[in-house]
Amino acid sequence: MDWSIQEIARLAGTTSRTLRHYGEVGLLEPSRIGSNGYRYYDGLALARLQRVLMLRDLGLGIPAIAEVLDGQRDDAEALVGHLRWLEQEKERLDRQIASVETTIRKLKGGEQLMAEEMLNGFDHTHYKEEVEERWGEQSYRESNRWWSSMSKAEQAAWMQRQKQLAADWQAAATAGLDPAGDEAQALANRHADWLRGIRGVPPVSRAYLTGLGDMYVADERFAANYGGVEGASFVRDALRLYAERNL
Amino acid sequence: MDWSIQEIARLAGTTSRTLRHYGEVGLLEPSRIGSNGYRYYDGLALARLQRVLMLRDLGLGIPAIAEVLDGQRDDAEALVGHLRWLEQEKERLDRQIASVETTIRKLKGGEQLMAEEMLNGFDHTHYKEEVEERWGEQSYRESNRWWSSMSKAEQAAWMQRQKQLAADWQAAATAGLDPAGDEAQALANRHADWLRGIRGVPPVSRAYLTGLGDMYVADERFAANYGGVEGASFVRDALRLYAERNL
DNA sequence: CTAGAGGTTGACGTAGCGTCAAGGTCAAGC
DNA sequence: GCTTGACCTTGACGCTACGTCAACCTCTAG
Repeated sequence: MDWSIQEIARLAGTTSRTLRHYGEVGLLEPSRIGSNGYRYYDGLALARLQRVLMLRDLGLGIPAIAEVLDGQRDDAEALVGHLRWLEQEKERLDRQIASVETTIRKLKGGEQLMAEEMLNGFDHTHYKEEVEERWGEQSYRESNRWWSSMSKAEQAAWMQRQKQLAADWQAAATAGLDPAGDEAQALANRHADWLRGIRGVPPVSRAYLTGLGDMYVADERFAANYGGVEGASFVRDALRLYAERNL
Repeated sequence: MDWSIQEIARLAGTTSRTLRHYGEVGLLEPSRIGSNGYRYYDGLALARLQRVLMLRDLGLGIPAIAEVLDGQRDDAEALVGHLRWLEQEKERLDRQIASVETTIRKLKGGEQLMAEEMLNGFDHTHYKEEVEERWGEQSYRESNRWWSSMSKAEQAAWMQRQKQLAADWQAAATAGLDPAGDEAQALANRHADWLRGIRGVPPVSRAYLTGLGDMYVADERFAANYGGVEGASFVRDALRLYAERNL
């Protein structure tokens, strides 16, 4: 009492190719092989096949399934291990979704520039040389990870500081303050502190701060944050002075 | 002003093998190839590489990345499409996690038997023949899908009906009612209705219901739901009579 | 006897590189 | 000038779980 490969495939809801594959990898051998080479499967094979397909539907890999079916591993135990893997995958997906959403907002809005873009823009596009000699290895991806690793709340807080800073800079520029004056220098100090919060290691050096100021002026996307080229020029001047005096 | 393959790999935080691969698939060619065959990359290549790695970190595939970088597709557009894919994947994972959890509870608890097991147990383990001739194709996997496709709430509701039904059967059996009586037959009617809710197509036939009743008695795991063999026997008798009279 | 359905093995394709393997090239030290 | 070690090249297999031809037998019904 047995079935051909097509028959058992239909019974179990899979394909003959899959059955041949299982035969190849030793997961499920035919119960009998005819003199003509045809594979035949009996009731035991069907039962085993059904367990295989069930575990497969739960997402287990072939080696894991084999372990369970050959009694080397407890069903529940294997599934619990598998569950942990699934949950990790889900977390990874969640993080990736968050990253993609952030990036989309950034691209679509053309709005407020965000941390990533600031860093990337500075790090690579504009100051490759300096980045190379200062952080050499992989600053871009590190900064990316830095941002991704923050919680939503932390990201929001960081953005908040950036907004406040930009607003204060704009106000100071509009008020016609002296870039070398105490108020502007205090702002520069806050700016440096804010930058230091970005990652642990890379230092806010004189060259870094000066280069950053130049970029704020040169790149209109950054300039927009400080009220255009005029405001950005004010920021640049104040930062340069601050850097020369303090770094 | 260019870098060797190792140098640029370190700069961007990837490996030389990856760069060769990108060269092979045409995603990123070296800016220059020395007479010795060495690959050299310049600033433009570095910039492109960084965009590649960023998109890769967001989970895009190489063809998608190529489209974006070659300007055939808008960044944001591509990412939105990708986002939908990610969300689908997440849903799939969620469903799988739920399935695995259910299965684990089932295995560990040895507790209340659940729908899946009822169906699987009936469909394949005990009544292969009948399943084969009645639904032939792939009833197991369909029933599995049926269950998985229900929301948590729906599953809970279905379970609730099952529990209520089991309790009523037990009460009737304990009360010493007549399996052929109106009360027992009404219960049998409810039981049939409940079964019909399981999937759309397969009909609750006379043979099916009779076979099911037999299994309730024969399989202690099912019998336990109806107060042991005695209770299950009562259910079986009532179902058989109901089936003969109405199906 | 013949057509058509079904069976067999063999081998390539998939995504994105990791990982040898075998063999040139380059810069530095003796 | 030679050796050594670091770095470069191309070529090819490996990984997951089969899908999909291709070329070629076998069985069954008319």
